[in-house]
Amino acid sequence: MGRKQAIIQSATRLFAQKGFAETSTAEIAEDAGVAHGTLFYHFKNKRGIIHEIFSMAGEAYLQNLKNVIARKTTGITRIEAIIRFNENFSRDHIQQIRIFQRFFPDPVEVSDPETRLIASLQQQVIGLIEKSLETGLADGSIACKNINETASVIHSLIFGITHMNLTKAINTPQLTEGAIAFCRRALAPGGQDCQTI
Amino acid sequence: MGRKQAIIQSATRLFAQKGFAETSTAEIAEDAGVAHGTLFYHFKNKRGIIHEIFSMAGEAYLQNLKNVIARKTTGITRIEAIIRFNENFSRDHIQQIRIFQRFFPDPVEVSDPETRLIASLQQQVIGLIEKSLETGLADGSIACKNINETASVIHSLIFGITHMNLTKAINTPQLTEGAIAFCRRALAPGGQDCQTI
DNA sequence: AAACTGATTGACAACTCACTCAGTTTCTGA
DNA sequence: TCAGAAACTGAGTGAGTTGTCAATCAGTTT
Repeated sequence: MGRKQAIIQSATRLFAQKGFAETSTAEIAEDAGVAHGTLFYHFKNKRGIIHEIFSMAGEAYLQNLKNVIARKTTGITRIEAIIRFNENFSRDHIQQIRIFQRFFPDPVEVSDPETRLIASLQQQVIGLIEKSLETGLADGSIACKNINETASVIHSLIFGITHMNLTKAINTPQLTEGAIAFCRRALAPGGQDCQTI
Repeated sequence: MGRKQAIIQSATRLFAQKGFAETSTAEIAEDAGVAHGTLFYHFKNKRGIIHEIFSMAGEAYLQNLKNVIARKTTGITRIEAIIRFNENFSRDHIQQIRIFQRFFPDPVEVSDPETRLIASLQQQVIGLIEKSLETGLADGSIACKNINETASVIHSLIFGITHMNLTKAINTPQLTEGAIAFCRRALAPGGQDCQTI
């Protein structure tokens, strides 16, 4: 493994565990077994390191998600696959997902590149959920009135589930399965409409 | 307003906007219009400031949530009230909620007081959701198999919705209403069971 | 008036941080 | 074999960090 890869690996581990600001470049260098200066030969600055981690992980996430969706045919099974994929990806790339979830955009610095990257990623995921919902409407496996709204709700649910799984604040092992069952009921065709008791 | 309150107010604003580590004590002092040393007269250290913000906000959240629930009678309207309360509270205490959402526990430092506080808070919220689900089962407004699991799912959904509203990553104004409709369908009694297409 | 109180100040110590750079080692291909 | 390029080193720099502390000050009590 090259030095650059070693640096990325160490940075990923440390950023995931302690956070970006709480991790020093000296710490990364020591963990990677390289001199401090080597970091700045391979990366413009500290932000450059996390930028590379972000874009690599984001690309991998989207690519794998698309593959998983393509393997399913009906709308409801695609939604199920999307939710289940999230848990699998979070397990296999726990550090990257932790870094993503740690990131919280500064509401005034909206032009920050990482903020834009995450926003774009989320928009694309929502787009994929929407397409799956449309598929479900067409094949009759899903009933849904407002596609964009429902997709955003499902995306929020996925985000929340991932957060709870990562922080282990909730002691619910089958959270993902519960979410799938929840979505299946909410999207089931033939179900009665919203009652207003 | 006393100096201590001014410090808390400034710290709340800055922590919400930039994050804890990215905000210096000098910055807080300047914003609050007090000398740097005054911070450490009123608080043991920098963490002491955020600790006070955390516990005050957490207490206010729980207290208000309980009041809101108590005002509703049926199970499903209580669930609806819980979801809607979250949006109202987030709007009225946007900075505090932002600080909460920014916080991400270090997976190795599990005994961190803030980590414990958040975990306890979440456990209590889930407990309130569970009780509302039970009420719904009893009065027939809700159908639900696994109460704890469903409560955790709803809690995750609320967390995700709050996050999306705060980061405005999703451009869906009616996210909360969408979530309520989604939950109403998922919890509706008489709906058919999960299909396995 | 003298003594005491808690609040406030700002200079300061001790330290950490990201980043630089002059110099060294390693690689590469002709 | 060797010159030039690329990779690497680690001491050094200056800015910034949290937290300390002796001194001051406005009130209040004795």
